Amino acid sequence: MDADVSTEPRAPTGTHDVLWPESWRWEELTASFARQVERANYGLVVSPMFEYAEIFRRGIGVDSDVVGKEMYEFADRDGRVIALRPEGTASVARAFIERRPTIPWKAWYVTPAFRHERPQAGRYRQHHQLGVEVLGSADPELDIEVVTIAADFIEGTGVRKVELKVNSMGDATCRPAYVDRLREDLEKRKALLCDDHRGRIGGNPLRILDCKTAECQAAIEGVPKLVDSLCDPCAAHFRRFREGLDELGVSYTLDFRLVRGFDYYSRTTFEFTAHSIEAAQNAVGGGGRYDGLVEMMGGPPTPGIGFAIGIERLLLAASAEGTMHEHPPPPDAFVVDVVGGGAARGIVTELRRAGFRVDRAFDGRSMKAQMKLADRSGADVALIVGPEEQASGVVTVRTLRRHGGQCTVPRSGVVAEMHRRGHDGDE
RNA sequence: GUGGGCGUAGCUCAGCAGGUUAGAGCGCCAGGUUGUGGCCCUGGAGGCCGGGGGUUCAAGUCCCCUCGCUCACCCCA
Repeated sequence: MDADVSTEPRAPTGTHDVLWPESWRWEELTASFARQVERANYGLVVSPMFEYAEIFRRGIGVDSDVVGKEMYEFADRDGRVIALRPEGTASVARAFIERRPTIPWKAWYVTPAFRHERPQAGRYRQHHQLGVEVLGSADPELDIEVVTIAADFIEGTGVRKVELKVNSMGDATCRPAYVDRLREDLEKRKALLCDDHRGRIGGNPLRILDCKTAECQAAIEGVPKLVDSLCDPCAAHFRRFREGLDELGVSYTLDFRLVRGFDYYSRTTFEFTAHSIEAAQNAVGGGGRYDGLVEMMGGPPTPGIGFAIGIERLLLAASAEGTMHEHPPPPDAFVVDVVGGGAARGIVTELRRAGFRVDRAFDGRSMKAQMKLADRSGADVALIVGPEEQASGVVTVRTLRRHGGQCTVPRSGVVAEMHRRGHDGDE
């Protein structure tokens, strides 16, 4: 299974290098997310990308596909079983249990997530998530806050064809009873289910609700809904949640089939589906409440709620809708040095120290070649130093945008000239 | 884990029913313009035709295997 060493090196299956200019959109997205959540007083949490595998087994659940068959697990040199984080919530919960920050603890993160799956459009073995978690409060106001932040962030990227689906999964008092009733009901419709699910009613029948096959979709017509079977506290929580979204103008659809795959979810669940993504994997974000998670992991009873947004998928939607195509700012100046490169060295350093964005050529290229590079860099001006300029202590300043005019300024006045041209030079 | 499609220059792809030194566009480099970018012209570099085996006088082209990419199922961001 080792890679063929006779061929060129490759990134591991399902991983990708993100290069400029694509990487610029990543920077923008992350910066925009940070602005969004920090306005709501969420603080960045940086936690390890790997944990003792046990953390994820207890947090996410051994029955989930993610833990059961997709985790990157290995023994480290001390023999401890380590797993690369397949998602962010369990790690954050572990950090909470260990550090006990004051509640409600409002945290945000940006992290890679690793799952050994077969890659396809919008699904990778290493993908990246932006997310928030709030621990220590069961207040439905937080469900509203968290969903609204996610919705506003997505809208801020310019992506419009997104549907917010919401559902409630109930809690330990009402869900088990519902699951029993659902199992009973599905048992009667067993013959109608698709091949994959016909024999799996005994397992988690909730999964069948989410099945995409025409057979299952037809079969579950008229099946009892969890939202209609919620206990009073769960029903009240869900009602308050929806009223809050209504009041804030956050539009959503109720989707009783929305059942999230991790064991820790309770009550509110939600998902953002991008209809502009042609591929099958069109969920750009999702999350929900997980009131039992912290306790299940060995911490004090602590409710929580959060969401994660997939960077790759959100960018997929942005591409499909033609948004987020801003370019990084081009250099303010490009230094063309035809006297050996030493003059450029001084000029670029002086300008950079003054806060300007400046690039130059290397390798002793011809003047023509350097001008070409200057042009393609998108710089406003070329600062040219040839033998004549060097002899008289000046620099030629040539405008590159449109038909460039040019003038000469004293070498000592280059920074002042750049300021005069309207670049403030202070980032 | 299962199935479909595809692997030819840095990129996007031609390569007709197997037949001479494997092509184009874009990009890159150089020159035309011995101190000036964009447009144009000329030239150049760059290909284990994914890898291995087989059929054949002859394989980029046909067959088998393998690796990889891709799309989909399952599930998820």
